[in-house]
Parts: sequence; C-alpha cells; structure tokens
Amino acid sequence: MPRPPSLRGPQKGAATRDAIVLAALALAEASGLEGLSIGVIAQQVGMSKSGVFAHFGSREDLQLAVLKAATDKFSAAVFQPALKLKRGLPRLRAVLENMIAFYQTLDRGCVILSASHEFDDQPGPVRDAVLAYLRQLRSELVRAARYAVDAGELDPTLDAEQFGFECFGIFLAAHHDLRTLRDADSAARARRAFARLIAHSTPKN
Amino acid sequence: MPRPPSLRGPQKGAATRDAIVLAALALAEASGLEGLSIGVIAQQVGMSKSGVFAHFGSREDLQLAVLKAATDKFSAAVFQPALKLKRGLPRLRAVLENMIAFYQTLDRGCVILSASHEFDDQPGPVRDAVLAYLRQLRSELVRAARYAVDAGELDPTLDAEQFGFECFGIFLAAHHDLRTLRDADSAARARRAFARLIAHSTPKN
DNA sequence: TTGAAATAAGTACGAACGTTCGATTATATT
DNA sequence: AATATAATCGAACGTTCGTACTTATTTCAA
Repeated sequence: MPRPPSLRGPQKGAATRDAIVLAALALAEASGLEGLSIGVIAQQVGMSKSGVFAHFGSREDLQLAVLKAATDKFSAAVFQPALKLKRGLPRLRAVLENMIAFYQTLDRGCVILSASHEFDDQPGPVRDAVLAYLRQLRSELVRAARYAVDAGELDPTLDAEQFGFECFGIFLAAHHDLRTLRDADSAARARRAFARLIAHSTPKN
Repeated sequence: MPRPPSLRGPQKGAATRDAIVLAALALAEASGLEGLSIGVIAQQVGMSKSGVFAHFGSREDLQLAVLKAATDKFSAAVFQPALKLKRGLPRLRAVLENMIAFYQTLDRGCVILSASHEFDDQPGPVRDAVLAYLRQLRSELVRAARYAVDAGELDPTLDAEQFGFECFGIFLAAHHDLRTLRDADSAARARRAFARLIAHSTPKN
C-alpha cells in the first residue's frame, strides 16, 4: 500500500540537506551567494552535482536556503541571547556587543551584507528575503532604543530611527575595517563609537 | 620606417577604449566588477568580443581599468571640488556633503563599495587597487579632520582616526539605505548624523 | 600614395555553469 | 521479505565564459 504522502517527511535526506547547506554557507561567506557553485558544493560534501541539486529545485532555492541559514545564525548569535536581559539599555547594549562579537567570530565575510550588495539591483525572491531580514534587523535596533527611551535611560527626544541608522553605520564600518582593511582595531573602534552614541543620547539631567 | 613606439600613443584606439571603459563602468555599477562580461560589453558598444578584448590583455586588466574610472569619478566629484575651500571645517564639510551628493547622483551602485565586498577574500591586483583607494579615502577624511583640529575648529583632544571611522560608517549606512532599502531619506539621515558628529567634536568652550 | 602599424573582426577552443533525465542504490513501512 | 518511495549517481545538454589564434580593415606617417 502506498504510504500516505508526506505525513512523515523524508528521514535521511534532511540530514544531508543540512550538511549541504552548511558547506554552502561556509562557501558563501567567502564568495557570496552569487559565487555559490553547485559543482563546488558537491565536491565539498563528497556528492555528485545532481545529488546536491536534487535537494533544491534550483540554484535560487539553494541560495534562499543558505541565506536562511545565515540569518538564523545571525539571530541566534545576536538577538536571542539579548532577550534574556532586561528591556532597555541592558538589552540594547547586549545586541550591539553581540553584533560586534559576531563579526569578530566570522573567519570570513557576512553573507547577509554581501548579499545586500549582490542583489540590490537584482529583483527576485533572494533580494526580497535579504531586504526583509535587513529591515527586521533595523527595526529590532529601533525597538530596543525605544524601550530604553521608555525606561528613561535614553533622552525622550531621541529620534529612534536616526539612532538605528547610526548604529547600523557603525556595524558596517566595523565589518568593513575588519574584512576589507583587515584592521584588528575595528571592534575597539565600534565599541568606542557606540559608547559615544549612547553617551550623547543620555537624558540631560 | 617603423613609427617610434609610443612617442605619440595610439590615436583612435584610445577613444574607443574610453568608450568601452565607460560602458563597462555603467555595467559594473549595476552588477559589480565580477559581473562584468566581455560579451555583454561588446554588445553594448557595438563591437565584437575579440575587438573589445584586444584593448585589454585580460579580464582582470579590464576590471582594473573600470575600477580606475570609478575612483577617478569619485575623486572628481568628492575631493577635487573641496580643495577650493579653506582647510579645516569648511573643506571637511564639503567633502562630507559631496560624498552624500555623489551617492545620491548614482542611479546605480557604487563600484568601489561593491568591489570591496567582492574582492575582500580574493587576493590579487584588483583587491590591492580597491584597498589602496579605500585607505586613501579614509586617510583624506582623517587629514581633513586634523586640519580642522589644527585650526581650532574641532576639539584638540579629538581622535581623528576614530572620527574617520565614524564618518565612513555614516557613508556606508547612507549608501545601504539608498541602494538596498531604497529609502529616500538616507541623505537627510546622513546629514543629521554628520551634524551631530561634528557638534559633539566641537571645542568645549 | 604607399605600406607598416594599429585596430577590429572572425572563428574556435576548453572549461565551467545550471539543469535534465534515466538508471541505480538506500531506506523505511507493510 | 517484499515493495513503494526517497536519495543519489552518471552522463549529457545547451549556454556562457575568457582567451588564443588568424584574417581583414582602418589609420597615419613617410
């Protein structure tokens, strides 16, 4: 009798699919989502090209899977730990510090940031996904700032959107200095910039 | 008699070479230096692939030529006009404003910034050239800040390197908001961020 | 005007790419 | 153990890529 389709999903395939995505993520951190090559990935995981391909309907779906892995990794490293802290300045500080630490941890580039450059003029599902996550990331920063304002820890006249913009700029600069200029001091500079930004956003009295 | 080599350089070829580089630059602003394809460029300028190729010994040389065109364009728009102004805060402000305006002018992406992502893990002449220009760009910012300090327009205890870092972050954020998020307010945000940065770097009394 | 040099086109190649397809092996349920 | 399904393979397809050669055309100085 034919098994009722997809009541229990595939068993072994999910594991190898994860392995493929993991290898592809490592590859994408070095050469971006556009640099992903099914042949190279296959060679990396010891499979045939078609074997790898079968797990995704297309190269684009593979890119989407890798992007999801990258954003999950980012959220797990940056946002989830910060949720344990009290709303307001503590959590905000934790998010900022976690982002700095996250970039420092990466031995290669940030897939999300590369993708934002690769796809900013290339409409389609990948661009949509990149954009959605970047918007979410930004709004998390803004929300954290608003909490701190509400708690009286930051100036009530603070422009939270502007604050989020400047935070993000510091991250971009830190990533740039670390990855492109190979400057070992990038983390220290980012911390100093955040400290100044927060100090200047503190209530006047 | 053989013409004395390269006393007067090539005549007609230089013009078409310029046309090729110009078309390639437009293409690279949309898809990066890695996205450059000799075939597409040839089609764009109405030539054969081999005709285009003959002007450059290799694809890498073409990329270098396009990168040079991009950095020249940037310098001409950002730094050269600012040299007419007095050293110190006026010139610094002009550079910052010119950078904002430059990004706003581009109907597509910034080749230099894309290249910094594409080549940050890809050693070679292109990466070297990108890195050299980014370092120069950064040092120009730092130097402008130092002039302003020397003129007594900025706080003498200012960390000029840190100042340059934060300036660059604001640019990156502005470029990101404009190109990736398609946020029309990115220029205004950048100006506000610079205003704040300068205001907080002003001498105390 | 002539002839050499500069410039462009034409053709072809080997490699890599994403993708398709039929065949084959592994797995899991009855 | 039997069998339906999932998982993987191997080979091939059509494109596109950069590049190498050869041939034709244009340009410019003598």
